[in-house]
Amino acid sequence: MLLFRTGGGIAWLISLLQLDAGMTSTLERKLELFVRLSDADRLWLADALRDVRHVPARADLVAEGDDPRAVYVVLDGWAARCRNFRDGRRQITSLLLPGDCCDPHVFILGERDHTVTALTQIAVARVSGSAFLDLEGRSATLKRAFKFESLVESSIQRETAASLGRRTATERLAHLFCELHTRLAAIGLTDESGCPMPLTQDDLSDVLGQTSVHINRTLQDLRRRKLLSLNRRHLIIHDLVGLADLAHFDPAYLHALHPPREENP
Amino acid sequence: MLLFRTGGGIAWLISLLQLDAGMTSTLERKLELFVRLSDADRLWLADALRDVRHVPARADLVAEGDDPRAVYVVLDGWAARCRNFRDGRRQITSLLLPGDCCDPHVFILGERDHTVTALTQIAVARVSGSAFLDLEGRSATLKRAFKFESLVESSIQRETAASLGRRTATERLAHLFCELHTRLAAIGLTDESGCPMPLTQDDLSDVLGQTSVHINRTLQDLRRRKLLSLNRRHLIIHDLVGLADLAHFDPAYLHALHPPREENP
DNA sequence: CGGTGTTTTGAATTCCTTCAAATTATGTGG
DNA sequence: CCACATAATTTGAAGGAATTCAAAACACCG
Repeated sequence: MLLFRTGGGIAWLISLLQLDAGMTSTLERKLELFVRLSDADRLWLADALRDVRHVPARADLVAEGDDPRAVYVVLDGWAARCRNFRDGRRQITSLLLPGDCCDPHVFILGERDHTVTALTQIAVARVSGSAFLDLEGRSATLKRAFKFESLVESSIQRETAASLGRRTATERLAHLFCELHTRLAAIGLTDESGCPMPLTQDDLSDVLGQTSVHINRTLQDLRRRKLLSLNRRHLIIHDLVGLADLAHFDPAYLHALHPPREENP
Repeated sequence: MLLFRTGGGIAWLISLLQLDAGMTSTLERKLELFVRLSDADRLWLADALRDVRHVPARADLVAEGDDPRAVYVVLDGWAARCRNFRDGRRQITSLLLPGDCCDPHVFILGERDHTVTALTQIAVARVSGSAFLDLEGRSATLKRAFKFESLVESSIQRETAASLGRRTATERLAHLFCELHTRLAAIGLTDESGCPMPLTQDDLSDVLGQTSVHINRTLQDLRRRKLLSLNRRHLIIHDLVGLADLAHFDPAYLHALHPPREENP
C-alpha cells in the first residue's frame, strides 16, 4: 500500500497506517449503519479507496473537466458543496463530513458556478467512474449501501430546505448543530457531549443563509440559554434535549444515522 | 384499459383516451431529453404506467405504509413534497410537474412529517417497486434516463437551497417562475410566452419560505417592472431575459431540461 | 346569489442586514 | 517565547426587509 513517493522513516509509516486505518473505517462504519458488510466487501472498499488526495483548507476539491462519473469520498476533514453567485454571495448547499461521498456529476453539463470546497484541510479518496461501477457490480450489498447513502443525502437536502425556508435564526442554528452532532456520532467522531466544529461563523452564515453578524448574535442567544458552548473550533452541547426541542429536530430524516430506535421496520 | 368503474358514454371514453395519450407522452418527452428511447422502451414504459390514480386537489398522494420502493409518476397536474411542522408551518421542498417521478422512500424510516400533496387535481401512475426494477432491468437506456432524472432533481434541490438562502424576495420569485417556465417548456406545456400557474400565493409562500402577504407585494413589484402578468392561474412572461437577469437564472442546473446549447459534451 | 377561498391593502412591529470599528484568537518567523 | 500579521469574533447604531394582524376587495363555484 504505497500512497506517497516522498516519506521519512518508521514514524512516518506508522502515522500513515494509523491515519489510513482510521479513515477507511469511517466510511465502513457509516455503510455498516445501512447494511452488513462482509469481509470481502471491506476489502473491495479499501481497495477502491487507494487513491488518496490531500487538499488544503479553502481549496477546491473537484475541478471542472474531471471524470464526471468519479466519486470522491471524504476520509478526513470537512468539505462543502457551494453555489457561488457572480456578485460574491455564496450558499453552501451541503456539508461533507468524513465518510460522505460526493460525485462531480455537477460538471457533466454546466453548473459552472458550483464548487466542492475544502473547509478544513482534508483527505479524500478518488474513485474513478469505472472503479465505482465495478464496486457496485461486485457486491449487491455495497450497491445497496450506496443507494441508501444517496437517499439519506437527499433527505438531508429536503430538511435543509425546510430550515432555510421555515425555521427562525435560532431554530436554524440549533438544528444544524443537532444534525451535525448526530451525523458525527454515527461515525464515532463525537466525544463526551461534544464534537469538533471547524466551521467559522462565516461558513455558518453561508450554510444558513444569513450574515455572520447575525450568526454571532444567534450564537450568543444559544449560549445565554445554556444550551451549548462553542470555542476553539469545538462544540459542547450542554442540553441536547433542549436544543433538539428548540430546533424541532427529529432525527428520523437521517434514517440510520442515529441511535437505533425501538421499532425496527 | 379500464380505469374507472363509473362512466358516461362515448364522449367520456374519447376524452379519457386523449388524456391518457397526452399524459404518457409527457414522461416520454421528458426522458427523451436525456436519452433516445426505442419503440420497445416506449412500450415498456407505457405498460409500467398502467395503474393510473386520480387525486383531488389538496389531498395526500402517498400514504404511510405504502410499498416504499414504488414510484409515482405525475401524469397530469401539479403536486408538491411538503415538510409539515407541528405548529402549522410548512415548507414545500419540491414541486412535481407532469412527467416528474416521486418515490415514497421517505416512508421507509420515519419522516412522519413529510407528505406528497396534490396542489391541483392530478393523475399519477403508480409503479410498484418490482415493476420499476423490471423496467430498469429490461432497458439500460431507461435505467440511464431515470438515473439522469434523479440527478436533475438533486440539482434543482441545490438551486432551491441557493434561492432560499441567498436570493432576495424578488429574485426568489423571479427565479421560481423562470425555473417552472423552463421545466414546463421542456415537456411542451407552455404556450406563447406563458404557462399555467396553478399555485396560489399561499402555495408560493410555502415554496419560497415567506408569508403570502409578502409574496403578494413581491408579485406587484414584478408586475410594476413589466416583467410578467399573473392572473386566472396563468403566467405571462413579458420579458424573459429581464426576468432571468434579475433572478440570476442560469438554466444550466436543469441540465437537458432547457433548449439545446451550442456545446454538446 | 351567497359562501368560500384568494388576493390586496395598511400600519405597527420584529427580524435581519449593513457598515464600521474594536476586540480577541491564531499562527508564523524571528 | 514574543512580536507581528492575519483571520475570526464581537459590538453598536441605523436602516431595510419581512412578518403580523386585521380588514377589505375581489374571484369563483354551485
